[in-house]
Amino acid sequence: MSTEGAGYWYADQGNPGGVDVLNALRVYRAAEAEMRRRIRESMKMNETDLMAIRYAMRAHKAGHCISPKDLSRMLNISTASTTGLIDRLVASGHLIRRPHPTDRRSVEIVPTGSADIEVRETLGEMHQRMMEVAESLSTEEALHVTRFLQRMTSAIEKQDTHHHA
Amino acid sequence: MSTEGAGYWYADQGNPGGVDVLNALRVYRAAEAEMRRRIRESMKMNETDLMAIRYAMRAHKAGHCISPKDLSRMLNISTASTTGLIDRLVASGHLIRRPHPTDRRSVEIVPTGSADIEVRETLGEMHQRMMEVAESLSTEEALHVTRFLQRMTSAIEKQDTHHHA
DNA sequence: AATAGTATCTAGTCCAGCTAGTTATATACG
DNA sequence: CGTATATAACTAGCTGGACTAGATACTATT
Repeated sequence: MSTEGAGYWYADQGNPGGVDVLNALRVYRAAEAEMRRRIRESMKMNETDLMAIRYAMRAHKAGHCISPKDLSRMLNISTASTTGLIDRLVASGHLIRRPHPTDRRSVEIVPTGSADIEVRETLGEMHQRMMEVAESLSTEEALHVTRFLQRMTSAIEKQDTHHHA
Repeated sequence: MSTEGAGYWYADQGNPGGVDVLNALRVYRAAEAEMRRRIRESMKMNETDLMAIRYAMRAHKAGHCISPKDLSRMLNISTASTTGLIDRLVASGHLIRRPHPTDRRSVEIVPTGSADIEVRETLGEMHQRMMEVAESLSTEEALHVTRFLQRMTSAIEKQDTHHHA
């Protein structure tokens, strides 16, 4: 309660409690959802397509070869839907298909240069800003935040499969 | 770096930096998305329907009267889609329609008791666990976490409308 | 060589969004 | 008052992106 430590702007009217923390988390979540909506709109594609491109780009940058099956697994959609998804992204010039280097049944999915540019332009500055915020934390703050997020993750992951009905 | 303060389990192999914080956030986000997928599956409804029910329940509990138009605004979908959504939720027994108390063009949307029970059963324990985590934070930790989330929210909300092409 | 397994694709269905247009009611104004 | 305009909900019909089932091509096993 007291102003010991530093003159935090919360101190005068009470410090944040559990409810405030959860509210901050809720507000953040809403902002993120809205941001994704904007991105989808500006790139004229849906959430799944966007995730697929980003996955493909990450894999490509890491030197991994990915196939439709990988996308399907990653996105939790059927292989049939994945075929459609890849069709769309090939048509829009974000991905290309080419023969898989080792398995002749399969196909390699590669992001095009324009996909890279587009994603970088759209997300780059925001990522930069987020990184700046993260980097600006003191060691102690970073510790508190990561611990909190990890514990929240566990709280969410624990599923209550009791079904008392 | 040193172990001054308390024997944090990070101390030996370095404290978390910006990247670790963002990673923790990413992991949390993934866990949350997965949780929502589970909920949708167990309640056999989509994201929008779930948001609609929760909004209706919150409004009802607060003693507010909501109409399809309110849902439409809140969910960012057309009034036509909202009609369909309410049809579904009325059919599944989660909502009822009744005449709006003041505007005879309109309709009041009220959550049923079973909706309340179902949501409470599905989300209650998880919310409980999340609240416990939030409540367990020290004043200082809560402050660090909320400040971080607020700053991340700003980082996300600032949209770069430059379009340098 | 035969059989089973795996990867992708095609065909056709479904669901939940959309737009456009209707009807009923409310509100503003000459 | 009565007429024009606005608003709320709904209907009809369309579309995109998911699904299942099944075809085809190849790989792996025995």
